[in-house]
Amino acid sequence: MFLNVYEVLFKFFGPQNWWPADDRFEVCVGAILTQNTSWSNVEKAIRNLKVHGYLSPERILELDSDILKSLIRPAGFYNQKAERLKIFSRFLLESGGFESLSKLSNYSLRETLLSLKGIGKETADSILLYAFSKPIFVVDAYTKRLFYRLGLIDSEKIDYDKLRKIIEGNIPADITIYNEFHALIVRECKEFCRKKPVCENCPIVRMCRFYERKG
DNA sequence: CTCCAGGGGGCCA
DNA sequence: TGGCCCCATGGA
Repeated sequence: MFLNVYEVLFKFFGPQNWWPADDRFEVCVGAILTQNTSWSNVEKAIRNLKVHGYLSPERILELDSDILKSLIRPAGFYNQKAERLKIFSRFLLESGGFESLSKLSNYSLRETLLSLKGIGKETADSILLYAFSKPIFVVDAYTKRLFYRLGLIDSEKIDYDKLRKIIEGNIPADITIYNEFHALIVRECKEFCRKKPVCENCPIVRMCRFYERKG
């Protein structure tokens, strides 16, 4: 059933080609900056970092904190996010960069990321999937909302890792599917599922109606 | 005016 | 563990 949802979304919306970024470090920066923040605001912050030549772990680490805060200000929560960007940049440099970290097992790398202040499960998994190309499914509020409305889970308050494992156990361990599925869920919820009541034009709702008629 | 974004940490029961 | 509150800007 999870795979059916994916196929319907893919046929309706087409490939989303996430994550929108020029390199792996930009993916990580975006993952931190987009915490509880609209992507349009994140784009402004990343643009600021980029045009001033600060979009690298070395430059962010040596950059004055107040200047860093002013550059990422449009993304909100700039005090904590500036600290989080510094912590992640320091971690990346001290651990030998992406190539070195890629040698860790998926589990070890995930636990390592989660040990960093400011990197929670969703941010860690976004980095694992979109910066390290690891087959880890990214769960978010949209994922819980959508699957709850489809009746695939009992509650929207389901535990993060519990839902992640359910999904990972029900779709092939294919990076492309993991990548597109999460992006498609976000796309679907932005266009149809954002509002409280389920939108009848939602392709997923249409799919459910179709299966209800067929029995 | 209110609501909410591609969350996470800290605190407390 | 689970529930709350805080963080902050900008678009709808």
